[in-house]
Amino acid sequence: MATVKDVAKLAGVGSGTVSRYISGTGSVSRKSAEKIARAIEQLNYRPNSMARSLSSRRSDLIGVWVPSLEGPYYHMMIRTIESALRLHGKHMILANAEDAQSNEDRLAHLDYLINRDCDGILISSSLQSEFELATYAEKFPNLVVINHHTDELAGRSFSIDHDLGGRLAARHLLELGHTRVATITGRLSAQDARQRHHAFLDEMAKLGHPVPPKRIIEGAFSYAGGEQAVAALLATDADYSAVFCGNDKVAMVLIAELHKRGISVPGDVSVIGYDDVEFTPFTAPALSTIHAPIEEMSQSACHQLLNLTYGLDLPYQEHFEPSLSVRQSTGP
Amino acid sequence: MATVKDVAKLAGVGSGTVSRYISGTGSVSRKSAEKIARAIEQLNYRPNSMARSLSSRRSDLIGVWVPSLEGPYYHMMIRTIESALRLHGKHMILANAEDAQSNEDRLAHLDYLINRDCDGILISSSLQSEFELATYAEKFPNLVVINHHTDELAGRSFSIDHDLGGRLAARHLLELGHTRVATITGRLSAQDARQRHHAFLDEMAKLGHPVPPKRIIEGAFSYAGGEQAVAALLATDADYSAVFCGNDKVAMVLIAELHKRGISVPGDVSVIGYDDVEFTPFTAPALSTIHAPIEEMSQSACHQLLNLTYGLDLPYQEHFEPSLSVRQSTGP
DNA sequence: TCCAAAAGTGGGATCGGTTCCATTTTTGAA
DNA sequence: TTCAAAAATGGAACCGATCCCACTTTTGGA
Repeated sequence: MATVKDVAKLAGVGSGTVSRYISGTGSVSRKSAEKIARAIEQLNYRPNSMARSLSSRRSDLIGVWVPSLEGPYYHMMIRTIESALRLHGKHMILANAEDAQSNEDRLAHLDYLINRDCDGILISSSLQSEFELATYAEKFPNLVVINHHTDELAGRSFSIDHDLGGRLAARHLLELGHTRVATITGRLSAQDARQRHHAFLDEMAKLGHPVPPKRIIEGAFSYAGGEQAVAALLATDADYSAVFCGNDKVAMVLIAELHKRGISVPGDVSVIGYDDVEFTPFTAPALSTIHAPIEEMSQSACHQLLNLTYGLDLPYQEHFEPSLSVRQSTGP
Repeated sequence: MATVKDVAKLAGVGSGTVSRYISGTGSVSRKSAEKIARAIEQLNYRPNSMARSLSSRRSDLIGVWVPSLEGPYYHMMIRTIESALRLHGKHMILANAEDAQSNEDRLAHLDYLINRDCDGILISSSLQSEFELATYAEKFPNLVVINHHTDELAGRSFSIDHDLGGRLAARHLLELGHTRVATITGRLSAQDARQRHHAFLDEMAKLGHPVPPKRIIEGAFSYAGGEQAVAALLATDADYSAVFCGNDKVAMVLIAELHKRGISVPGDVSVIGYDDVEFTPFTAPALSTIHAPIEEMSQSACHQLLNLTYGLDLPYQEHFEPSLSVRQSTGP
């Protein structure tokens, strides 16, 4: 493999000039540029990325930490992030903490990224206590958090107004005439699950139809957690005509189980989800849900991270609003 | 940040000894080891990954090229790969060629990986003509292909017997008594789609029930492609009691559309998918499908790539067999 | 006790870029 | 034409590891 020195020699210039030519910084005369271009072509030269990184103290690597890769939610995020980073010539390295058993493990996954000398880090976490985010954020200025809001991380945390989302769900069900509703939440230790859940309950109560505890099931945002929660809900003798699920995965599981039992959606029971992931138009019936702008949020987080890390000036937005997306799984 | 030299000085040993201690290769006396350990602790030393890479001429980076990140199929692959690589201390960088418009673009995505000096490359491609795989594979000994078989890439291509898969689908439908079946295929330029499709047709014909052209729709393995193909199928006056879909995404779209039209599955029409992705237990009704061992295949490909690249000796298997997974979407 | 083999060691050369700086060349206004 | 400012240049120092090699110390069988 050819090196800058080879190129410099062939082009009859100094190595500094070649470096300046390649990076586009500093000035190079037209004549030199041409000679260098020809030499690069001739030698089929390609800069060595490790040498470049070592010398410039920048890896062009962005670490992305996710708590799980099950289901479409995080996938949509990853897909958006990969695309945004690639557009700017950066590379993503991924740490999926799904297999972590303890908080220590989760930290180890973060170290897996940090040890790689990432220029910046994206964390998608709604578990605020998970690790001392604030402490990390202090040590690591190029760290940005997706789907979690803290005042301490102003300008570096990107979030969706899940309070509004929960209320939109409540209002939609009430407008359709459902006064007896049940709900399956995610783990309430997670900020996003908690927010939408509390807002949902609050709005129901505020509008005169509080949800009694027997119609509240705490589940988790996974297929397995969904199955358990759905089973738990269907095992109660609670009486309801609509169910608000904390995310679309759980809603999908619920619809499948209701179908299996011959209960019609939305004929007998209306179901509304949350997130509006890829598959929502394709459940049977198509899932009414709260649309969370996951992709826009992810892209904004990426942009701001690139701004902080590389001094760019890409547009971004910190807060996003969800909206109601009515399909066929909810009815009067 | 502390360097090996700092550690060496504090521990009162040479830099070579520190390096040997850290890498675990070469010999270090117990006494030195203890002093070094203490110094590392004290200085909070962490090796610089770029310097290490430059010097050792190994990046510990594995590039992964995928044609798309829509839907669960590639995500399951990515998830498996990330996990296998992390277990061995390697990092994955990803290139999603979904946004590529031309063959040239797709090659550019591959260059995005190669320019990063990946130690090895994983390509998931069923489009054999996409780029000159054989040429690349020759230049790049540490390149491995998932879900594509070529004799030229013996020991480096990992595949599923989609011929068997297609036949299993045909036999299942026939055993249930469906003699008039329709099928929606993926793009037939893709090896995997072609194989399963041709095998399906062949088996149907062989067993006395050839599928006439009017009941064959060429679609694509995406939600949008599925929607189009489903619309095309339902627009014909073809008469059938079962549909074989080339993948689960398309099957999901079909079930949703049939539901919308009040056509019962499997009462009026049976539907069988292919792949057995994450969501198949949770469609309504749960999707009968051909189980393709995507995760096992991905892991094997990873293992063999690690073997080739780092001289490991991990177990792997080149060929996998699909199996029939009967759920509720198919019936008599 | 002796001594060859094995284990352990220090430090310099090296990987292939970037960056700095002193120096030379070019530019263009007076 | 003159000359200060701006542009362009070459090459050495540096980034922080690994690896090699010549050398010293330890080991254990005779």
